[in-house]
Amino acid sequence: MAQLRNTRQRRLVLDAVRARCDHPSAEDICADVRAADAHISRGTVYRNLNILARGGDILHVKVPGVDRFDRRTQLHYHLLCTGCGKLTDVPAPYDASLDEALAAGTGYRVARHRMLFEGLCPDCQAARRPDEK
Amino acid sequence: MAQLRNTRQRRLVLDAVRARCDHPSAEDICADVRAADAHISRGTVYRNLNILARGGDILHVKVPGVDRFDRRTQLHYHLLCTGCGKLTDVPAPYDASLDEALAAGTGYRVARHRMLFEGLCPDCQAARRPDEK
DNA sequence: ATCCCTGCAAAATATTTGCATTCCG
DNA sequence: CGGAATGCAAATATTTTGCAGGGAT
Repeated sequence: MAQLRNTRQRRLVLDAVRARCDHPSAEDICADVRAADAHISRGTVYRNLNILARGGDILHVKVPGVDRFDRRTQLHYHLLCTGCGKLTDVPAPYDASLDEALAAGTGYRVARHRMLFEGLCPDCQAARRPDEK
Repeated sequence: MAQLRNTRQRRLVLDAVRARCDHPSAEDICADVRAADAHISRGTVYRNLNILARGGDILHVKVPGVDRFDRRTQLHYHLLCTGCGKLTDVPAPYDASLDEALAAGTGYRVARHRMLFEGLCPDCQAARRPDEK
């Protein structure tokens, strides 16, 4: 793999992801980066998010709809509220033994797994309580 | 919810999903359905796949890239080969206790979780053995 | 000086939707 | 008959990519 350059744009993208405690989409980062420099193109942001994720500097979280990114680079699970779309981290450790077990059972070289929980957050539950079906 | 009608198109879409042992994308189903009737529109196929999934007649499998569908309606996990894109079922049961544990810990009403393993299938491992990095 | 990176715009992908018409129940 | 559903096309939404010029090492 070629060596990477440390460009101003790449630095801004990385800083933008690290500055956020939530799970920003590419568009979110695009907006943040442009607050610092309005000339940075969308293509550059997408390219850099992919490069940074591949390099392990950020985590690429794949959720139905839009991809999101995470400054936490350690693998972990996510919880999506299907009511409001809020995405949070699951307070449980990544279970690497699942990968090993599946590798042993299938012959695959299992690199990782993604786990996404879906449900309703307390706020959305309250909002729907009236017309609970 | 309104009552559903049993149209010829809906039947064809459902049959097409059930006829496949793999995990077809919407486009796959579109092609299959059109083999039976070339006039069926893409919009109708997408609409029916969503309706059928919502109704529990088929399973909507959300994978990065394209969404796929599954005739197995029971919740289960998937294994994606990042080399060739092949998607297979994981031979392990769905673990509902994870949902309960997370619900208890977060206050969310957890409906389900999706787990996607990523790795290289035996064929792709063999193909890459030469330039193993 | 290399050649990776950027900006811009167009392209590629995937899915949804408005609307007039059709047809199921 | 009434209202879902369809077909078609246009619209969305998201992400990728070709290309020419620019900048990092």
